[in-house]
Amino acid sequence: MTERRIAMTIAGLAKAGGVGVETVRYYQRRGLLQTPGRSGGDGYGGGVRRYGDEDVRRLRFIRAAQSAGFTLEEIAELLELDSGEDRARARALAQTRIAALDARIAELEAARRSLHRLAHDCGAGGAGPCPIIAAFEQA
Amino acid sequence: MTERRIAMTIAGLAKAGGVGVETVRYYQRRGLLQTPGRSGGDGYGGGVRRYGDEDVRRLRFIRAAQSAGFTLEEIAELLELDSGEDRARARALAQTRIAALDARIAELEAARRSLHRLAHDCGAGGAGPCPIIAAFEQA
DNA sequence: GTAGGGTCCGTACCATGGTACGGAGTCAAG
DNA sequence: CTTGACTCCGTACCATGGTACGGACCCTAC
Repeated sequence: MTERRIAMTIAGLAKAGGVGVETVRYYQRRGLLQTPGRSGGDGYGGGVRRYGDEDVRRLRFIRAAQSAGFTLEEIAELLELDSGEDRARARALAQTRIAALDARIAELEAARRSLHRLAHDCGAGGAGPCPIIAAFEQA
Repeated sequence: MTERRIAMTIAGLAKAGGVGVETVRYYQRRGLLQTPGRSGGDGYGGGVRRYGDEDVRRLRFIRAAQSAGFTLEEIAELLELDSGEDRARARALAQTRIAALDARIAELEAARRSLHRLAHDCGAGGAGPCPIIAAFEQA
């Protein structure tokens, strides 16, 4: 049973996840991260919220999933699914996204080739305008 | 001298570029496409604007550049550069973007691997939740 | 016990890239 | 020469993903 460190305040969590404090709060509002009870103080109301490793992992997951092109809404669903039983749904989401990713990667690679052509054509000596628009033609 | 067809109205241009009419207008407002004079009518004010092949090429370029990750503001600069003399600037923009593209492609490929792992782990028989968050760990 | 820095929370604002609306004008077909 | 579709234009609104602000509270160190 991995010992669960519950130690940081929101600033620590934000830093561990590489985001700003306001972003953490925003994710809480969106339901992507939970808002732990306030601990400390007299026990009813006062005090400050504390976060642990679990929260850091969730936060990092959000960023990773985001970079995979999931929207925050989809990420919310993934997070619910993570501790649910719906394997089929999880697989479906993953596979849809893989297809989108493949398409996007191909698109970016095509764009890269166009830019390469542009840099090349434009680099070849000689004055005059370089054909920027043309470099993207037949893309 | 390639014959220059000046025939379409804004709806034709939009369709040729694969965007909506409102999007064309938006690009005009942003200075990415020009707004030709109204032709027809009595010559001063009335009439409708007509577009040609050149406009279609610009519009397609905008979409291509956008898919390469340029912002509309950067695209506006590229379009100005296209008929200017500043080869160095054009090359610099291209190269900066190529670097960004390479980073982004690597990121998407990492995301793809995570999703693949997820689909695999989650596919392997057995019930219980599949480790969605875990699939993105050590990303 | 007080000064400072951090937290909490609601609400407002922002940038990007569109999308919609509405009234007036225009144009082509019947 | 009217009808219906399309154009023009300004202005308003939208979704996404944050970012900022301000007053009240809390917590730690001195």
